[in-house]
Amino acid sequence: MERKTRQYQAIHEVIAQGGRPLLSQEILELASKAVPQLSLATVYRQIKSLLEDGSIRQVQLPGQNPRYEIGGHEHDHDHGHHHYFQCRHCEKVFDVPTCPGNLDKLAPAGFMVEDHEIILYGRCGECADKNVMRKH
Amino acid sequence: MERKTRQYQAIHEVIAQGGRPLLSQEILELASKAVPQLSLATVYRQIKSLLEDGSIRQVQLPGQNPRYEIGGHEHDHDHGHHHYFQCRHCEKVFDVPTCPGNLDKLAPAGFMVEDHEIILYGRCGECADKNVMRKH
DNA sequence: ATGCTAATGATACTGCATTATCAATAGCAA
DNA sequence: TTGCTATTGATAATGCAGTATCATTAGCAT
Repeated sequence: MERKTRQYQAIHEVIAQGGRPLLSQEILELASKAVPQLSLATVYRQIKSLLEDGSIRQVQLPGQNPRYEIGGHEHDHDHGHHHYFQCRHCEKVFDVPTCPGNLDKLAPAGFMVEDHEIILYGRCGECADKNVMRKH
Repeated sequence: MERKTRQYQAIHEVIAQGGRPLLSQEILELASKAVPQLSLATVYRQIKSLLEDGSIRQVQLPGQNPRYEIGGHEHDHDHGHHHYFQCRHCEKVFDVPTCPGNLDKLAPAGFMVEDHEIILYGRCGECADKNVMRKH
């Protein structure tokens, strides 16, 4: 992929402006606004090459399809190290820029902790008020 | 599933004694020691019914097939709430009985945190010493 | 403006985990 | 021990995310 096609621009734009990790399906839907006839095959092709050149990174949540967000693997130290929050109502995933820090002590003795992943679940700002469970 | 077949016993035993979450493949391999001709289809069938009656629980790690360990969903409060450690060398997953506690403050303002999941990655006790990367 | 060829759209195909099918087997109640 | 039928083993089928195919389209260098 070296040509700046409308499809490439639309897909890159959607991921860059998304503000949160997106599923391939979401990328297709959002980018289709700019390129109506956009094919899912093209979305997968662009995701692949964007991953390869480090423009985007893959975000995996347990039991779910991969999502993609802007920013490479951040090889350099902890720069870019962050976590995720998933809303149980709208299912969207958000970045959590903070990190509680070292969790080495959680592991059993003799275990060597090299990295960790934290996923928060709950209600996002938009979904926090609506559809609140009735007291009865 | 109501009959105590040799297959049921072998599969339940393997999960109960495993001490860590096991993949369906691992369950097949381990239970095959007791029931050599054991079929993967039977493993899946037993997993399904053990999940339904709450004897075992499913453990999902990002981008990996589900694992299973003894113990139900632990509906009652935090009883049973714990996390996981995966060894990057032998790929095994271990339970981490401890929990750093409340992580609500990590989420953006307005977000309602209901639960969290922590996964540690590194070297387990057995793999900590062997195959150590040379300094040069 | 033209031509080369990368990229696309539509769709067929692959890989793989899990499920369904069905004849044969084996718990278990009587 | 017998008989009923749940369970099993072997394997075909399914579901689905992602990839390959290929004729057509459209960047972009000239």
